[in-house]
Formats: sequence, C-alpha cells, structure tokens
Amino acid sequence: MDQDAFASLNQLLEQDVILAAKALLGWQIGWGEMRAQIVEVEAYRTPDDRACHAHRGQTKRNRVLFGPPGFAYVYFTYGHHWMLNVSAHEPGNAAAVLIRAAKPISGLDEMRVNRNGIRSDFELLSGPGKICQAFQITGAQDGMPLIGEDRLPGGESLQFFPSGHPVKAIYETVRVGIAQGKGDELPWRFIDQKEGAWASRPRPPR
DNA sequence: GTCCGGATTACCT
DNA sequence: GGTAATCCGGACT
Repeated sequence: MDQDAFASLNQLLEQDVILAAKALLGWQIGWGEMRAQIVEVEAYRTPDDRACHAHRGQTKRNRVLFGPPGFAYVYFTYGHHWMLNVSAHEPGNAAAVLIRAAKPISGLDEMRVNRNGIRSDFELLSGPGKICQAFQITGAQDGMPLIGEDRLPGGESLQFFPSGHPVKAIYETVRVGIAQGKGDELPWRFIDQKEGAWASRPRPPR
C-alpha cells in the first residue's frame, strides 16, 4: 500500500511538479520520534520560473535539483535559516517543492527544545525556517533521499510517509517572498484548506 | 575581490 | 505591522 503511494508520488515528481506539490499535502515528515503533517508547500520549476534556484543552470548549491526526484535540497538563506525542498522535474527540466508549514503530530517536546523552548504549538512548524530548526535539518541533509526505496530505515533519517488521508480541498495562491517580476504572479503556493490554521503567513481565510 | 539581495524570523511598537 | 539581524551564493569587475 505504501509502496503504491511512494511510486505514484515519485511518478508525479518526475512528471509534473505542480501536481506533485499538491500531492505532498497530507504526507507526513518524520525523523526519530518527531512526526508532522505537511499543510503548506510551494512549487518551483525551470525554465519559465525566475524564482526557481535552478533557473540559471546548475551550480554547486543547487546540484541536487539536477539529480533524481525525491531527494532533499536544503539551502541556507537570510543569514539564519535553512529551507527544505524535495527535488522534482518537469520532463528534462529541474524543479522543486518547498515544504513551508506542517502540523505537529508527535515528538512535540523534542521540537520545542530544538525551537529554543518556544511555547506555542503553532509556532513550532508554521514556516520553512521553523520546520528546519524543529527537525534539525541543515546542509548535512542536502542530497539525502526522502521518498525513494534507497532511503534509510525508519527513524534513522529524515523521511516522508504517506498519510492515507487524502486532502479534500486545496487553497491556491501566490508564493511568499518572491520579488516583483520574478514569478510573483504564479499561483504555485498550495495549502490544505482543512489545516489552514497551521500554515505560515499570510494564512488563508477560514 | 567586491557587492547585492534573498523561497525568513523574532521582536518591538 | 514594521524592521533589524546576519551570512552565503551568484553575478560582475
């Protein structure tokens, strides 16, 4: 059953990053005791999206995006924060799905410690930088398999799990933090409507 | 070698 | 709601 879910997600990651991003909503991200349900993602792709890190071709930083789909692309930004992406492709073109927000399921105590003891559950994972801090994701995870069969056994590394609960309604809007003229008009931010309260800002109307 | 801006967050008002 | 903090990758000289 899980194998089917992995196979169909991998197929989407190889074919259509928009559909893959939507399909990732509801999946869980796990490491050790920590589990969370993905509620918000964004799609990035070449060649028509100037905000995609692969837009100008392969570099040392973005090389994972030019490899097989389903691997972690982790990069550092704003002098503080790590961002977690899943590598993807349109046929022949590099693409990525940014994991922007998640709803904590288990291991909240560990997340809280990693997040410097922050009190509110909402603040644990309601942003891409927060997710990486909570799960202790850094450049060390760049290039690690997340979904494929070659990922490490359960708990030993960051990995994704199918939810078994399909997302019913998806809220679509423009992506966050994109400069004007660089793809800011593309409606490639996707939020699980039902779990919109766990999304990063700006949040969808309830 | 230098410069610029960024797929953000936390904290202050 | 506004903005300082902070450092790296990529572009360009």
